[in-house]
Amino acid sequence: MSRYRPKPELDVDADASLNIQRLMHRLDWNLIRTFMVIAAERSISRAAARLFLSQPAVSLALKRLEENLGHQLIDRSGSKFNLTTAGEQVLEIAKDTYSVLAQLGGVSEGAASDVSGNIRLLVVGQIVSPAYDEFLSGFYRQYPNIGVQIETLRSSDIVSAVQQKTATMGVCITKAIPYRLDQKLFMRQNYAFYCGRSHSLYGRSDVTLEELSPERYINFTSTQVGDTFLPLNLFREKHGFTGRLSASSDSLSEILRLILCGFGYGCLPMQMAEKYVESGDLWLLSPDGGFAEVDLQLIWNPEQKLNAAEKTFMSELVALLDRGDFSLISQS
DNA sequence: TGTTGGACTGCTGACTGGAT
DNA sequence: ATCCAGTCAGCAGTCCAACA
Repeated sequence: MSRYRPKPELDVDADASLNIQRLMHRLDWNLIRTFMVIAAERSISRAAARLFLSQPAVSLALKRLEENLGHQLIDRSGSKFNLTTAGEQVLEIAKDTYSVLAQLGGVSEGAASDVSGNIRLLVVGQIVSPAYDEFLSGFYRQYPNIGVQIETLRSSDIVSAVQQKTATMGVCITKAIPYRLDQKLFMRQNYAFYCGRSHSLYGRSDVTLEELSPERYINFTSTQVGDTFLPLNLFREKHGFTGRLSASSDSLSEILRLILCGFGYGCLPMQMAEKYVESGDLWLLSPDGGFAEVDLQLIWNPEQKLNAAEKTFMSELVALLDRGDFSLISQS
């Protein structure tokens, strides 16, 4: 005899409100999150990889959600992978729900008259800018009750998170405006090639492309979005470089470390490398055309419901960018 | 009140089948 | 041949009524 409390039998004659109550009671919110990732990735396998789960686990989660809701959410017959009408509706509701739930983090006690709450800002790589630091510093002095959570992610993941309304704003590398998002030029970073003290080209001011071509290099791995690559990759492809990859990282700090440790040459924002060049730890390699500009875009979702903290942060940052007196732009 | 053990849930790896 | 989604068996963790 089972000791487990039996589930109430389904009552096919129950009224709608009872069904809704039952659904709310049983619904696992993790299934909603899984569905949002599946919809964003348009693939169960890719969603599984992103959620660090196996493909069957995600497939079964989707199946459970569809059974709970009583509707097929994704038409996955054959090679097709399209949201059904019910799937589109559930996705919209899920996005709005997550947007509201994200504001729970902004609940705080006291100081009702002050703006308070939390901001979740996603950035690609490392933003090196005294002006940006100055803005954050001033913002904190003015709004000490606002908490700022900054996470480093790949550009593609930043776009996805902002589309799903799970982050306030993002700073990423993207040329085309992502679907349903607004964007504004946040910062133009100038990149150049550098090597460390132990590198054979250290101290050489007349390095040619032919000399640089066979050298081992360090690659930045996290900024791929569609056809957008960091300048090192573009430059290497353009000039047919032959050197082997010696190391890679998705962190600019680690790229810097690898260059300093002599793993090869690599591409860094000039602002970031400046003090290391002055101290003699880095050497600027400047073959013809060995410089590139990368635009960092500020993106946000205009359909997202923001808390007071998020509204304040966004309006102040966008206003600064609009006025054009924000020296985040075109620094070198 | 703490422990036990059956039922349940959700995961994984292995495998299968369809589409390209 | 390869990719992707679904199915299945087995496993581990959790829940909770029953019991000492």
